[in-house]
Amino acid sequence: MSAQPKRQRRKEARPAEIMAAGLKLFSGRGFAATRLEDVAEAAGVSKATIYLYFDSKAELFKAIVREIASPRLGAIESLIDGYQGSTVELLTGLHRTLRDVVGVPEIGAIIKIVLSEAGNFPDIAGFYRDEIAFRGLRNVARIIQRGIDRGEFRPCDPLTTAQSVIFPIIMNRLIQEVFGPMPETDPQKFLPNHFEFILRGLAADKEVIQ
Amino acid sequence: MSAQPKRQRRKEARPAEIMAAGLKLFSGRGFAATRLEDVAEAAGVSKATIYLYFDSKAELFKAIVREIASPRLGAIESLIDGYQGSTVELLTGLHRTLRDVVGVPEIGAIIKIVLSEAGNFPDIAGFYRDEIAFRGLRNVARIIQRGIDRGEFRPCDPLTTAQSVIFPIIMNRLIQEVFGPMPETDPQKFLPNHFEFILRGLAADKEVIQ
DNA sequence: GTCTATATAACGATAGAC
DNA sequence: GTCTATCGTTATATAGAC
Repeated sequence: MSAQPKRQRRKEARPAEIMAAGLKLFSGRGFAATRLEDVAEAAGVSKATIYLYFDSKAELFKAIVREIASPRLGAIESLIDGYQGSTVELLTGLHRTLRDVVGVPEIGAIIKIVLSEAGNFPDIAGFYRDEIAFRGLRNVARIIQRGIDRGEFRPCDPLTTAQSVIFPIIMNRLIQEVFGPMPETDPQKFLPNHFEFILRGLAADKEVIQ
Repeated sequence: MSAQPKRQRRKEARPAEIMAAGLKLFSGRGFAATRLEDVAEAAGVSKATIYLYFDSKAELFKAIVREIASPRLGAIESLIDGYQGSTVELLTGLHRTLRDVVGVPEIGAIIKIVLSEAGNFPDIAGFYRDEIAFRGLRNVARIIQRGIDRGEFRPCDPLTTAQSVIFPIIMNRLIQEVFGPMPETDPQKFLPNHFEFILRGLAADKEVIQ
């Protein structure tokens, strides 16, 4: 075995390593059941080092979720902000992005953790609701609002309708996580079908020959 | 204190009382965290008595879920079987039924339990998937198929599209359970909006003035 | 007395403490 | 790493209905 010094100062690398170890363990065992000591061991640091970079176990978890979710939510927001084309195209872009995002295994695990353990950790529940879930829902609502404003979509309440758009995608992912892969819920089949469904659900009324 | 005999023979009443106690405790604490001894105490029996009527803790849970879900699923199936009117009306009936069903607090709790604990209890996961979740999904698919056959709905894969119809309703309920009631996800507002959304998502194409 | 629903008590695996 | 407590499960004794 190579002679590793007992201590190494690597201030820059530590947080990322701790978060990676935390994600792995949290995903496998859930939040409450994961001991910070195991995270420390997996990251090759001491418990005290974790507390140097994160105020608490909950803050570590939040940091991990933020690191995964924020860039993706931010990307979606940028996409919306700068978009010039039709809202159907914009929604297509969102659909493609979501297809990739939702494919990340850790995301399913995080959603499951929040659902299961939110009751025992109101702090985490509030964080996830406000910073992640509602932020995502508002993004979808903004796209819907844009479509309404441009006359592409029928008038409706954007934030309410956003739930009809996004919840099936989350739920489909969650079901894969819980029941395992099944042909009936295969995302490859479900997502395009759902996309067609929401385009029709949102479409503006056309003049009809009675 | 009243002189209660230590034993009472009430063969008919026991299972229902045990199930009622179980539902209450499982709903509050989840499956794994609920001790059979507490269920026994709440039901006023001994642990062994539970085993007279149920083969295991998991079987007790299944029996409780069956008792709650089966009559309701059966009612929906009867509704579909005997229906004479238009499929939009039928879907309205389903929507009304679901609004009531989903309002039952225990149902949200059960869904949460299954989603969060299925990983540790594959037996329960398989039961719920096959006997409850897929049975419900197939019911919705049958309605969609009926609409397609009658030319009311556009052609689509019924089982896949059923997920777009039903998942938001489940998810909306789950969110109430996890994050508590919020104006943005108020079912009173969400369900009618979602119903309008799915009718449009399913509607057959009409001839359009280009 | 006989039959059986029910309680008491013990077993064994497993998880958590130290 | 060992010890201990907990909890699902089961064997056995007993009370109550007929």
